[in-house]
Amino acid sequence: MYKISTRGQYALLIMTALAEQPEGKFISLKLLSHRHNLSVKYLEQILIQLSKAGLVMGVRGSNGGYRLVKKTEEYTTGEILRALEGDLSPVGESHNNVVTNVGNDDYWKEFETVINNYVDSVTLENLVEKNKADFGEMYYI
Amino acid sequence: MYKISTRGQYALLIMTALAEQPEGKFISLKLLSHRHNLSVKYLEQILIQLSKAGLVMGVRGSNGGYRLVKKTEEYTTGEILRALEGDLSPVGESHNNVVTNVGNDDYWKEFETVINNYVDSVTLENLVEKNKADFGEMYYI
DNA sequence: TTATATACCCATTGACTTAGTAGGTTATAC
DNA sequence: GTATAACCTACTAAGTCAATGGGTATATAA
Repeated sequence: MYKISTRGQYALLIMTALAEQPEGKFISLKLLSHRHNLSVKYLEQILIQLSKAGLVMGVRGSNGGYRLVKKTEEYTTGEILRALEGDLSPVGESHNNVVTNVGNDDYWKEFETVINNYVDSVTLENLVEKNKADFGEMYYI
Repeated sequence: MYKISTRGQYALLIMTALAEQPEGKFISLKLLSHRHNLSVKYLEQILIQLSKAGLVMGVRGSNGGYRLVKKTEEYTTGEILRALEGDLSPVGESHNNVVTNVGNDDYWKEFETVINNYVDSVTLENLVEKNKADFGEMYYI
């Protein structure tokens, strides 16, 4: 079975990082790159998708960068992951319904619901709080 | 993205088919092959894994085939899927903990728990019943 | 107005995963 | 002792994904 991609996992990481910034401050990919040991080019792909999904906003030019567009507690981890992964269905498109001709359809639908219920129940704020509890407040360069 | 492989999906299909047989009767891959339009060779890979996991037993030779080893209600869909997929973790092995150094560990652990809780809450019997409700009793060739 | 910083866009590579095929071997029934 | 069917061990072709890299557009700074 294949998994939530590393891009999806990094998306949560980066969104958490943005959430820990002073509200409204723009953070450049260059800075994130240094902080998290990821190439700017790679981060781009993640943030552009988050941007297209309307979860962050980017501004070009000097002093540009990215910032959140909502309050931290208004992001669910579900919307972040779905921005990167698409629908979090546990099975692929039932191609030519090879499989799903036995009525297991409901089983997979319910499976997907269970997954979505979980990821939508955890907010970005929850991650930030957990992070603080584990590592204390972040201090910025 | 995180999907159950088609092999895993077929495993549920085949296990359901076996469950619908008279108890103790051995069903050959040839028969399953005809019924479900899957090659014998492909089915082999699935049933050998189910066999190794101790979920079915196979007997060689004429009149051989496979049958369940437990009562239908004693199989969870979880154990069937795990036999094919391994652990149902939503993320890969945190390679060199690139990602999981921010305390999101618990998030993914809980995610996995939620998944396992679901698949372990549905039994093979549940699938069979649902199947009956949708398509009526099966009549065998 | 020119230079610099930065987001944005598009294409590619290399490694890995997976669906499905195929040839050969061992055990059981008749 | 022959037919049947499980078991074993590859292999191939297609797709996915992490990561890199070249180039463009747009904002700020000098």
